[in-house]
Amino acid sequence: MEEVRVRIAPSPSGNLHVGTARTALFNYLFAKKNNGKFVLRIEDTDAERTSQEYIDNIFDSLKALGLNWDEGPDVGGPYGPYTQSERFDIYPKYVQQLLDSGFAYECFCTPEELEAEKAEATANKKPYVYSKKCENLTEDEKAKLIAEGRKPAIRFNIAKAQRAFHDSSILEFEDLVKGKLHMDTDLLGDFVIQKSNGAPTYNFAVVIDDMLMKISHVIRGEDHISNTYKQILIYEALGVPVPRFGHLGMILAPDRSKLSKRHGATAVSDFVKEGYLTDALINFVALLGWAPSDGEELKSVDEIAADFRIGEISSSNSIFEYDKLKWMNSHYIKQLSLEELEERLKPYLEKYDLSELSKEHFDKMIEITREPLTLLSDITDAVEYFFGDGVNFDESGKETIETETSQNVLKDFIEKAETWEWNEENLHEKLEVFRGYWKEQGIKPKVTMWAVRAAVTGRTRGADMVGILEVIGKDKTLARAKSALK
RNA sequence: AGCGGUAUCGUCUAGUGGUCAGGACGGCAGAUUCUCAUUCUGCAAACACGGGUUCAAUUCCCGUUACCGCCGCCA
Repeated sequence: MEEVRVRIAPSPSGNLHVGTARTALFNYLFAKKNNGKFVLRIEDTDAERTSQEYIDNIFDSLKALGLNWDEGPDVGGPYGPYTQSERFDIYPKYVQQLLDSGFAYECFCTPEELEAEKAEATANKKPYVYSKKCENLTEDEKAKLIAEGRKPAIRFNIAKAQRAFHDSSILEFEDLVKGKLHMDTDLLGDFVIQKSNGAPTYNFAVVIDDMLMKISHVIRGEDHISNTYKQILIYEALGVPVPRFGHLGMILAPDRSKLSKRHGATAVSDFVKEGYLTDALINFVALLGWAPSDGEELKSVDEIAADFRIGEISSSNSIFEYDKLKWMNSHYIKQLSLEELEERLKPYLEKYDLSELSKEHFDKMIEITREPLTLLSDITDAVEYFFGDGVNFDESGKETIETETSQNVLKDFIEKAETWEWNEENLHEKLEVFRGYWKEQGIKPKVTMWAVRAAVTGRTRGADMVGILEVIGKDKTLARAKSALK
């Protein structure tokens, strides 16, 4: 059995998109499962839309997701280079082969002529297919055109290839995820494989690269299905084995349109910046179209790889539900050790002067505020009242503090707390007694605590009160309580 | 327009020629808690429609509809 080799071939015209990440994941899983190789190739033939920044982003994002490649631009490999722009000198040879074998021909049509053909087709409500008018140009005609200064593009002769290798105009292949797929290639039109400037087009470059890199299985988005027919014909015309193809459904936004920036984060790095864990992201994206056999959804990439079967991927599109991702994210945040969590929380704590807190108090603060975190970035707000001397009241905090009950409770609190020894155990006990006392006065424990909480934190909701008092300290607590008095 | 694909709770999905059509997220209700949250319990929620085939169809076939994709010298 031949070696399984798959690849992810992003085009660096933007940051790594979650959709691409999902395609990368399925390729990676397939390689893992089959003991194969996972190759990264950068498809930057369109120099204008490419930038180094995006290339770096692709590398970093893939790495962050744990999708490590066996061969690629940075690590090299036996079939390099792995950056398409560095491969330009290898394509002409194959173009020539196709020209020589008659499966390709020079096309001198100008953009205007092509435009006119298209316009006519639309006017007649016919699908546009290239007229093939350059298919049978004589050498004299070509020479004349070249003398005029025209530079030819090279087109692939679909019908010729189809007729050479198949009985009818219908081309069929067995898709790894969608099953049998077919298409009438007469509807395809002879497409350009080499632009008039000498650069290969996408459809040609992929085939050559995949062939040379010995890619055995091409797993990609279903937006490539119609390209597949063209590509199969090129493989056949070249006389080389055709890889297996598998096409994944697309990821859609909640409104069923293409997932774009207006829906929120779309690039992996955007999600990371917003406070998502890559473990959650990759787990979530794996569940779009694929379901674990034991029904247990929370799984690491390794666990998923062990359970993965490509034929079980759903072939329909799926909607990217941010709510479920958030749920997963909070789950993965809970899994983190305190140390790991603190490390990841750092970027979101930059606006605070952490030196105000001892290491123990910092730990304590994170321990008592971590529970409700959905995004890492939630920590910024959750921890706001631990810093600075004053208190910023929110609406309900302000309201609460102004009631007569609160004022009474606070006066009592200040008086009693003066005498308290300020450690966790004791505070816990004292607060218990304090609540008990006010309960006897007919004040619900929750109302009692609201008063204290609002005075000290400015809010009526937040972390464990004992912990808050402990971290904030006796002096600051009393100062804040006093200043909340009318 | 043409071609291709897809169709199970709102969403991601499991599943089967005979099932009370299962789970998860979200929603709602309740319990716990000093608050919020967490956690726990419970509830509501789906086989797109129409024809076949069959004793029986959510499941197989055909059509309709809806949605998605593709029709570039972009990738």
